[in-house]
Amino acid sequence: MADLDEVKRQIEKLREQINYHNYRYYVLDSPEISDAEYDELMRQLRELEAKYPQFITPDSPTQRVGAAPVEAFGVVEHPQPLLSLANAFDDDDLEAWYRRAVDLLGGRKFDFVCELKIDGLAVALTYVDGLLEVGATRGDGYRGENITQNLRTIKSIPLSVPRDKAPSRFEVRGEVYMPKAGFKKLNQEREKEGLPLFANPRNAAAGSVRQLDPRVTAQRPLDIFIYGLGWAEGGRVPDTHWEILQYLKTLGFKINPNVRRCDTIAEVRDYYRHWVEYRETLPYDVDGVVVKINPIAYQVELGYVGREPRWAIAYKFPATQATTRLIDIGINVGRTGSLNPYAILEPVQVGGVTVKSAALHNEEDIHRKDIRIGDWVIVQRAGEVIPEVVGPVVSRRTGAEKIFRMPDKCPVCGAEVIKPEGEAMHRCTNAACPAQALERIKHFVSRGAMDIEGIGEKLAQALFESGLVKDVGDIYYLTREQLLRLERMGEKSVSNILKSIENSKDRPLARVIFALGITHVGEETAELLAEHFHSVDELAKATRE
DNA sequence: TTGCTATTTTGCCGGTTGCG
DNA sequence: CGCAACCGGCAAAATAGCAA
Repeated sequence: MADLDEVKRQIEKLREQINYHNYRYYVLDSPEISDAEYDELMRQLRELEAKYPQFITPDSPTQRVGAAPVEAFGVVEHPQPLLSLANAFDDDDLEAWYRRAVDLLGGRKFDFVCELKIDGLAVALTYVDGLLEVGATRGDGYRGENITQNLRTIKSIPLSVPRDKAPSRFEVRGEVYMPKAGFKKLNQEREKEGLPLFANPRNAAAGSVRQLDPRVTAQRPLDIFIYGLGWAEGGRVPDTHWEILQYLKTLGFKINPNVRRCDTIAEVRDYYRHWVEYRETLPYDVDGVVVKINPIAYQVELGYVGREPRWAIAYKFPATQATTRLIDIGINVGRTGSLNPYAILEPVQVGGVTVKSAALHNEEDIHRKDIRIGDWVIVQRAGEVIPEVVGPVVSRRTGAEKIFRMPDKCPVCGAEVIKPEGEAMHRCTNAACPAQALERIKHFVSRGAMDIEGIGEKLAQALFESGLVKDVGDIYYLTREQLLRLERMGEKSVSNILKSIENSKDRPLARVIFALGITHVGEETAELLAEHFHSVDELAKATRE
């Protein structure tokens, strides 16, 4: 019988050693011992923990991969919302942002911190009493998904931080990404195994963190860069962003080595130009540069405009482009009756994905860019994501190209098309146009029917085709976003209204409507629905055939 | 002018359905 | 039963258009 205190000491010593070498290897990228030596330490720890499970702690390096897959991701409320950034596309945009900050700060001097904008997905990591408690996606900025189990498998994320140095509760934010080399290797393996390939590192990373089984995530070459502090309680933190980054580094977090403090906006431009040129040499994808105003006090003073901070901006790299044929221009009829033209393109690779179509917005836009059917066109991915037709390659015209004209009859219902004065969009005049009706139903169903299984587009189709919903104009609804916003603002009345509708046992129809996210329907529509369906289940079942 | 919503495309995961 | 096809939801960002 071994002395238990001695065993505990030994386990703690092993953990300390492993954590140290883990940090050297994954965070600093400069290991001191060989892989074999590291594996041996891990083996010893596993053996001791297997024998003395009472000494297993959640931050032990053996506990990175949790045992069981989760059934679904929970929801995490962000105490401080994770917002997006305003974009700059040229020096003028950057200058305008800078001028505004100078103005608002009354001419006071300040410096900047420049960082690379890693192409991955934002996460928030919460630490309580030194232990990693929750890891969450950004979601809509206010609530995200709980992906703690998956984030724990990322070796450069510390499972614990020194309690004597860290605030008792705090949240760091970072970008999870997949290095180019790891992505390439992963795809080679997938090809060998006959599995479908990932389109690009960003999508591969996003897919990996949404795995229900953390053991799968553990096999994916994910990494993270921490770029800031969300909030902190019970402890002092530095009062500039630059110092916060240095401080987080001392806590064991992985900070991008290419961050730089700049005194002038000219230095910021230099930083940007440097990375426009050298971005390809980086071992990961980068889609721009993030510029932040350094003093936290000034950040607080500048505050936010809507969902964007005034104290930071994303200076985007020029988009990657490709050339392809514009085969035709198609038209979608939107929920509001707007006729939305889109480009049907010869499939082409742009920045890692295949682009087949792209929104063309409106007729004016098409003519302004002088895009004609049959043209060779330049396609780019705006902000590295959304495909966009930049313009035609005029020199490759043959003369057979056709100028696009908006039809004067709705392509779906044949009703007259009008273009209201001062508006860019053409509209179908028929409020009962099937396309409009379908889009409308699809819209509220996809927003509201979160809890009903197996319905969605099919329900929309069935509802419309059954003729039950004729007068779509008198269907009112609240989108999920609107509900969330009202809740955030402390407005309880909406949820109370919904609750009372839900509870009205004598009105099964009301419950159907509630479940669909509709808060009020016109009397005629209500009666029609009530004649045919008496419960949500019935409605759902009816649409399965 | 500013703030907010709707609409747009691609690709991923996870779940369901349909076919042989 | 196993696989393919499809659907729903999520993530990313730009633009149009409306309201204040």
